[in-house]
Order: sequence, then C-alpha cells, then structure tokens
Amino acid sequence: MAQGSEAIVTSLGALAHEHRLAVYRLLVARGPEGLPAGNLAETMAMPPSSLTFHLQQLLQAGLVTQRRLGRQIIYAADFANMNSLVAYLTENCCGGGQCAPVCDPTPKGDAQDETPARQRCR
Amino acid sequence: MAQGSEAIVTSLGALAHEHRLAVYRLLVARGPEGLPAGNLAETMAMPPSSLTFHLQQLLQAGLVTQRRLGRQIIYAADFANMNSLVAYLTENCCGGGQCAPVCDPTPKGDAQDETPARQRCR
DNA sequence: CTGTTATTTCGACAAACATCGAAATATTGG
DNA sequence: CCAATATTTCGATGTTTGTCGAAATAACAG
Repeated sequence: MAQGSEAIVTSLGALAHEHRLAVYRLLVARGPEGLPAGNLAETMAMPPSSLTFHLQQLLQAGLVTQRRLGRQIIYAADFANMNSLVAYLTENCCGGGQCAPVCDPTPKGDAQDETPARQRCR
Repeated sequence: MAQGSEAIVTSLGALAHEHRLAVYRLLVARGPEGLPAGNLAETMAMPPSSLTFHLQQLLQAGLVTQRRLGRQIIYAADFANMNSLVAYLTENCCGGGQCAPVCDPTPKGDAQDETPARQRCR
C-alpha cells in the first residue's frame, strides 16, 4: 500500500503546480514528438533555469521523457504514467462507481463492449 | 481554461501528500457516512492538530465535506469533485486516447490494497 | 581551437508547507 | 454552572519548494 502510493504522491505533486501542469499539457498536446526546452521556456515566458527546475520534477515523477536532439533537449509526455495515475484515482479514490470512470472511446478498430455494466459515459 | 486549472492544481496539491491521500482513501472507503475526526486521527496515529491541518486542505480543495454530529465533526469524501479531477486529467492530460481509460474496477467493494499501477483491459 | 547556441547546475534567498503541544472553542450530561 | 469530550486555533519551529541570475556543460559550425 505504502510503496505504491508513494509514486502516486510524487506524480500528484509534480502536477500540482500551475506552471508544471501547463508545461505538461503543452507536451500532451504536442504528442510523442515533444518540444525542446527552449521552446517551452519561451512559450511559458519563464527563465530557462526556472523551467529546468520544473522539468526535473516532471521527469522524476516519470511523467515526461527526455531525449537529446543535437544541442537541444526534447521533452515529451509519458502517457503510460498518466494512465497509471488516472487508474489509481479511479480505483482507490472513487466510491464504487460513484466517481464515474471515463467511457472507452475505443480508438482502434476493436468494438468489444463486454465490460460488465460499469462504464457510464456521461 | 486557465482559471479552471487553478482548482485542479488545488485538488492535486491536496492529494499530493502521503497522509492526506491516506485520509482521503479512508473516507472514500467509508462512503457518504463519513468518519469523525477523532476516528481518523486514531486510525492515522496522528496528533489531532496535525490531522486538522490536512483536513483543512482537503476541505478547501472541495474533496471532502464536513458536518457536525453532536460534539464530533464528521468528514466524508466528495465524489463529485474527484469526478471532475479525473475528467480533467483524462481530457486534458491524455493524448487522443493514448492514456487508455480504466476498465472494470473490480465490482466487489474491497478496493483495499491492490497493486496500484496495472490495469489491462482486454 | 574558438565562438555560438541550448540547456543545466549552482547558490542564495523568500515563501509556503508540515509538525505538534498548549490553549481555546463547541457540545453534551449532570 | 461545572466537568468531560471532541475538535480546532494559535504559535513556534524546522523543512521543503519556488525563483532566478551567474557560471558551467554540451554540441555544433566554421
């Protein structure tokens, strides 16, 4: 119980800041291609050293990835980790179906809706 | 869009603490009936004044409600707000379906100590 | 090499957060 | 009113977070 929720607390804390949430949303919107740090700093109108501070937290929480491209460093959202976070909240922090889970958009061609009467799309 | 995320940041921050997340989970497990502050303090093995501090944050974030019953004060989880939080994360922080929604959150009401991360639908 | 660009690390500081005992505030029962 | 119970408020204190300029590192182009 304690070791699993520790990572959750880290992720929640990483997103619990105006600038970091904004940065993360930018990266989500950008997709796997990601954005270089300089671009983020300019968009956020934030000094580079401040941005780095926040990116480190997102990185440590495993919410973003980092890769080098030439002399710039590209950050991208890590969707797997956000998935875990949403899953945790839905499982542990919502009453039995009280906090309605998101309905399955079924992005790919599979049309199997055999889930046992739980998903309510509002 | 920006003013909405302010409330989200507050909610995330309220949950981004080991003790508060544990308290909130206790309240979620308890349901609308809720638990008195003293009961929470004892369960959490935490001095009452410390507990109050954390309860205030959850309260301010709108994640829990407060009501008096005799000389004790009962706290209960506010599911509507958690619903908003999960909805926000799913809508704004997950790529187009990249962050797969949760499937089948164990119909029976145990939800005690499951592995927090993995949730494969298929 | 040398200079230029992109980003991080370091250091210093203010602000916010967390902890908890002691005192204060409600509520009930006698 | 007085005592007992349940919880909060206050105050003091240590820790963590956030900010940002200056210096350091890394990569590239001549």
